[in-house]
Amino acid sequence: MKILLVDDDPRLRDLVRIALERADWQVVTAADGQEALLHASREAPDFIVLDIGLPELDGFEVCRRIRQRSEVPILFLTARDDEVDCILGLELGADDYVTKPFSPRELVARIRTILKRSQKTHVPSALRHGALSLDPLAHRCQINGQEIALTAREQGILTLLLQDPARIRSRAELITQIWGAGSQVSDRTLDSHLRNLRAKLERAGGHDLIETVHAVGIRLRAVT
Amino acid sequence: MKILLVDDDPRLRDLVRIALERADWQVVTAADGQEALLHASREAPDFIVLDIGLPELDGFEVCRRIRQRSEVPILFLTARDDEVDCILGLELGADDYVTKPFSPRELVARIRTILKRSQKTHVPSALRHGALSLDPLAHRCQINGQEIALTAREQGILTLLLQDPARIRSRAELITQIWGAGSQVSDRTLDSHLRNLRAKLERAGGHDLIETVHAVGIRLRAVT
DNA sequence: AGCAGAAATCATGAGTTTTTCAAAGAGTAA
DNA sequence: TTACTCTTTGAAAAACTCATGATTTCTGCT
Repeated sequence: MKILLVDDDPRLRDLVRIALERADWQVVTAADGQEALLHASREAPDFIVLDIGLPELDGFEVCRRIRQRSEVPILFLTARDDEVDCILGLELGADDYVTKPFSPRELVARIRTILKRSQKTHVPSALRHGALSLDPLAHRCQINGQEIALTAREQGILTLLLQDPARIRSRAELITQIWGAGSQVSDRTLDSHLRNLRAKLERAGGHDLIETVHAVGIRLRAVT
Repeated sequence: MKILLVDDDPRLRDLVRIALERADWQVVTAADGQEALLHASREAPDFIVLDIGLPELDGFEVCRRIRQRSEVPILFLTARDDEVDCILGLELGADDYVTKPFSPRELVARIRTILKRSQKTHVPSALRHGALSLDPLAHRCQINGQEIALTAREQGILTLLLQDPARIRSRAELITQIWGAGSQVSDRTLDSHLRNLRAKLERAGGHDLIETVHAVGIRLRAVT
């Protein structure tokens, strides 16, 4: 059982780390949002403890991006009450939260509860759709058993599409999801990646998998 | 039965050495961390008695590095209580500890107990992945039955990759695991070893076994 | 059916980042 | 010494991202 602990305060990090390790969990730590995202994908943790008040990329944004790729349980650490409101208000996919200051003992108990709950409903991490399968964490994509090497952007697009194959997504939506809100990349750029992605799928035998719905967006073609 | 004794105090070293030799064990001594690591690999001891308060490389670090390569039982010598906390709190893979001052007689008894226990459960674990096999303890690597001579670093990389073949490991992660956290070696250094390792594997018929995932890391190529 | 404008696709290339490569110095063991 | 390993360094090569503008396709309208 591996836990990713994200907090910018080294003292708190050490304190919590020891508590978690006492509970017989393997701990990976990150001090900021970027590092957190990195470890979230590299280490494939089974649980994430995430502070909200991070420098640069804040906890909310980190959570949002992780949720794009994974359903790993996330517990927030918050310092202020208004942050709690945000957690509850936004649909972030948080599993629980703990307000600072807190006792490490309590934190461990909370994590145990959530893990127990989530292990029952455990979902395999790989996404599938017909002959296509994609495991974003392992960074591995196959079609008809044949491996395809995707770049980060291509995988991002395909991951989003696979999360709800029937749904049509507009370019604007894809851009927001992949590059984050307020990004400046143009529609044409997305199209370029889309083109490359399609070419790779095509080459691997997946004919016309990504369908264009004119003036609306794109989606995966229904499995026949 | 060979025992490696690591302590920076010459008096204590002699004292313990005599006790151990009375018990009919062969004794190798080291006065600091570097020397300890050296002997640990050269002499292939069956047991290690390791003082924590060593100059430069402390006992924890020495233990960590030895554990990368071997499951040899380790018993810690500690002078202070807070060090005990560390041993217990951190998952270092220590088998036991003795606080100074201690009686040599007691130490011998403890070692006997551990040896008895470990000899029963000791399983030399060779790692395999397709045609590739690696036994880190024996420092032996084969591919298609053909023996390959690996340097320490090369084996370190390959061992990590083999521990979970599907997983992609970033360069940073590999460096942390192999050289320890806070090490100063550059990514290029790792690349150099990687290059050498790949060349050796290639030469022995293992084509393109280590796969690069651009901007993410490296992993073993999936066995088809 | 044919047209105009919008939307999507395509081809290309500059700019970055990441990876690989090669050469050489320092340290260590035989 | 000689051979080998480890490490550093700098630069070449490769991969990737993104932007741009030309071209093609689509759709509603006359």
